[in-house]
Amino acid sequence: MLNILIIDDEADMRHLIEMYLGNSGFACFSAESGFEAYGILENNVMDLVIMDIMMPGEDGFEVCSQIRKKSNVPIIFLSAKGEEWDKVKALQLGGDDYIVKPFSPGELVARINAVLRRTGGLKSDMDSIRIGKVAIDMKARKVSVAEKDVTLTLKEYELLLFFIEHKNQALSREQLLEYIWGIDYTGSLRTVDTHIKTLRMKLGVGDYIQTVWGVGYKFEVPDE
Amino acid sequence: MLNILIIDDEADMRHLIEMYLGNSGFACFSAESGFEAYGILENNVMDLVIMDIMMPGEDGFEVCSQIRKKSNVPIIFLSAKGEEWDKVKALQLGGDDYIVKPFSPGELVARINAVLRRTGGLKSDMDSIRIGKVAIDMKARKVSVAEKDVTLTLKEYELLLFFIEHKNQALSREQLLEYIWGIDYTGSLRTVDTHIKTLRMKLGVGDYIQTVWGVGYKFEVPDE
DNA sequence: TGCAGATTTCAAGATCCTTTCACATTTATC
DNA sequence: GATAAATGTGAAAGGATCTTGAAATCTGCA
Repeated sequence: MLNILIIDDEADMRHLIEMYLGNSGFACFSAESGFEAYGILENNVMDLVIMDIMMPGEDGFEVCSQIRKKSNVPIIFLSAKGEEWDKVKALQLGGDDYIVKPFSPGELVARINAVLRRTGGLKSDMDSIRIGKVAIDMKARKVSVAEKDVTLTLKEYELLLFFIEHKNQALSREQLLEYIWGIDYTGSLRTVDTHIKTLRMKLGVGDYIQTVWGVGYKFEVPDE
Repeated sequence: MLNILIIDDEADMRHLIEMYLGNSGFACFSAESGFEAYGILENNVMDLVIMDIMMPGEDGFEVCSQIRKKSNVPIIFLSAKGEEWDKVKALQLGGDDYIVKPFSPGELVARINAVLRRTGGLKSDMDSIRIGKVAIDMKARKVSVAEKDVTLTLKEYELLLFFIEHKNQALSREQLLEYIWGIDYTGSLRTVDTHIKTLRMKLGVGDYIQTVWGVGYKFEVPDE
């Protein structure tokens, strides 16, 4: 279980992120200011920090420099859309990535995993995955089935990755929409069905994606 | 014993939830307005709050913000089907989950447990169960008997889970209908019999589900 | 602007699940 | 044992949920 520290002055945003990450198996700590964060960092080993840039008092950049004096923990910055801020500065100060609000839970988790992988916090270097006959090259964003390349659209690709990340779990349409389309998606639930249809077609035989009647879908890994 | 505060202007809804939760071993407090709720929260430690969104006077969102100023108690929102409301707002305000009315008691309890688990209020997170030869993988929503997969329909699955949750207890048809079908079910009692029949068949030998004559059914755990 | 591919919506049809009903069987009681 | 009440069971109607193809809409790009 990896520990993640969230630093944001807005309680709502903290709760939102906590909820997302809790669901993805991270242990969350939160602080509403740099000051509070330092205390937590002194007494706990954190694997990653997610921090808002715009904060009253010490802003994210200042807090980042402070943290960097003592620790190399990976840091991901949060910034609101349209907010004025300096991407270069963020990375120069030792930030590892940044996310623009609003973001979908899927994006957040994906970026966290990417950063952890880069910084070595995550053991398995998941640059490629193979499940049954399906092989995914994450770096090249290429998928092949039985050694034959297939081209997936963005949604199909994200769907596939999310399924694989949660293999053998029954996932509701609501969950899929929330995690891939983002929490503010308001369209029809049936949209998922259509993408499932095309994904199934492209993955070919193998019945990887099973429908769980009355619940949703499940990516079932064939016995090896 | 965990304390749960119910905030809803409708007395019937409050009583209904109280009844459900009381049966599941929670201690219930209830308030018909935010104002009343604040008093209860001042004088008691609550483990979770269930709150209607649509209320005269202060609505659920306002009450939520007020509560959040002083406490991090998990909050679950209730909303009527088709009601206009903002999922994003609810979660950003610090809500932890939401349930759309009408809901079955089973669903309510499941969501409460999920939230408590996420927020650390509940220790055990059982996502697989084994009783006799019956194994249930809750995440995959998969059931196997003697290591062979069996596919259960929605009702069969819920029935099985409820039986296991209340193993060795005689359960009346009325109870089963109320907890699995929901309080607003108006059909025949005999419906239960049919599902019991198919469940028995699918669970195979073992006589897990026994008939308690004149009362209902009972899931009996075989001696180990 | 116009195009091509991606995404979403829609609705008919297929499929599976749920409920009901009628009748067989079992159980309790006298 | 006879009777009434309760339960078991198979079949079939009725509902609900998925699948699918086609059309509409959106999006990025030249």
